Amino acid sequence: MGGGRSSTARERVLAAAEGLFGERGYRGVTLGDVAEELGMRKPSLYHHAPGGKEQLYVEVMEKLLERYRAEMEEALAQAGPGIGEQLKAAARSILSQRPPVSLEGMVLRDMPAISEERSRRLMDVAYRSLHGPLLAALAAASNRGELHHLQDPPLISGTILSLVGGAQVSAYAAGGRDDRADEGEVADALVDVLLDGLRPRVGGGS
Amino acid sequence: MGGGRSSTARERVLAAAEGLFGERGYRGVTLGDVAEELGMRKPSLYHHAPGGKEQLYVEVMEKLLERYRAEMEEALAQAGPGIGEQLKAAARSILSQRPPVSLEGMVLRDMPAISEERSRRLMDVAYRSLHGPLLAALAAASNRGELHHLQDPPLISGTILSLVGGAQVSAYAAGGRDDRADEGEVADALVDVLLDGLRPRVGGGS
DNA sequence: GTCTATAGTCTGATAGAC
DNA sequence: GTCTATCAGACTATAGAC
Repeated sequence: MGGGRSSTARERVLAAAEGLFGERGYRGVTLGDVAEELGMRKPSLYHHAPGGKEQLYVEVMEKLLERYRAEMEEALAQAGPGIGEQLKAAARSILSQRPPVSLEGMVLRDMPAISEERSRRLMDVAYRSLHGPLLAALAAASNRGELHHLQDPPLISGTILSLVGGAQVSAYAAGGRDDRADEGEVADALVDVLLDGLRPRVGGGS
Repeated sequence: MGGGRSSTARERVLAAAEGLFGERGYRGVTLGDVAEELGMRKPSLYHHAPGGKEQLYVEVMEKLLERYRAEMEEALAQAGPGIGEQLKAAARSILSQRPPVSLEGMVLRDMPAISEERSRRLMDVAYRSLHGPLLAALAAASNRGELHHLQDPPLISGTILSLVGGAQVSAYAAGGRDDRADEGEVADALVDVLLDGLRPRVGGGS
């Protein structure tokens, strides 16, 4: 959406900005940080991103979210048809993403700093990208009878996203000690809890 | 930790800072914002908070977290002994807090902006305040046989916190439309899912 | 495409009068 | 306790040379 042959330099700028914005958020990154990572000076960025910091942030985050959606949909397509396999694939997909985008951080900390119109558009993309594939997987499983009554599907997909996002934070907040299992196992454990619950099943054994 | 008779003016400063920092985070609040809310000028703040912005943030957030812990423990004490009642009381307690503190936002966005030593101390308080009561309730319920094997209790308490925190965000991200049930019902629904799981129980009926 | 120079703004913080 | 005045630094952004 800019011209025929795209320049490689522009893509390098977008990649650097994506890594920094995704990890630290809008206010946690200055154009100086982006320039430094690229080995250039601040004003040089404006040649590739004439819209300035805010537009650069929005463009980069939209692409990042679209990529997450594509990878999550691919993971869901490759996984088995059972809801357990589906959700584990989705959770693993999210946890494996770099940078680890924080939807909560975006909503609570980044959005208030950018224009309302851009904020609304970006939140739409985020909702479609992160909730969309999960909602589809949940609906399919529900039709197959694998799930309880789903009164409020977005609440459930939000729950899954919160769960996975929170798992990343827990590792940090617990003190940085990395005595926990790897990401994939955490994702599986969370999905197991979500599907079967913490409470022992009345009919079953231990 | 300062003197015998505390001044009321200082408490007003702390209260204003708490509301703003809790809601918008460290970088989202300027000392000018705090001063404006109090109807004073920036330099006047330094009379009550000589340590500057960073120390004010830490002091205020520690008190806020301790208060959350106290209220959560009280809610747990007043609730019935069943794990369902306990967790619902905890979830309702967190959801009812004002300002709605975001642990994820604190960890991912605020901590990188403050000194490492203060960050570590504040994260310790956050962990004890938010995870502590939940871990105690989970351990008690586990001893009563109300729970599955708890391999990783902090993962579960983190899950609960993520769930509740995410519920607040969902409301905003879904577009601000407030067609959802009130906070208490959302908290109950989340706890029900967490305890019984999304999957229909094999032994039981619909 | 990248740079230097710089405008203009915001922010945290201090000095000192009242 | 609160103010005015002020500073140093960081930040986004623009102008214009090379």
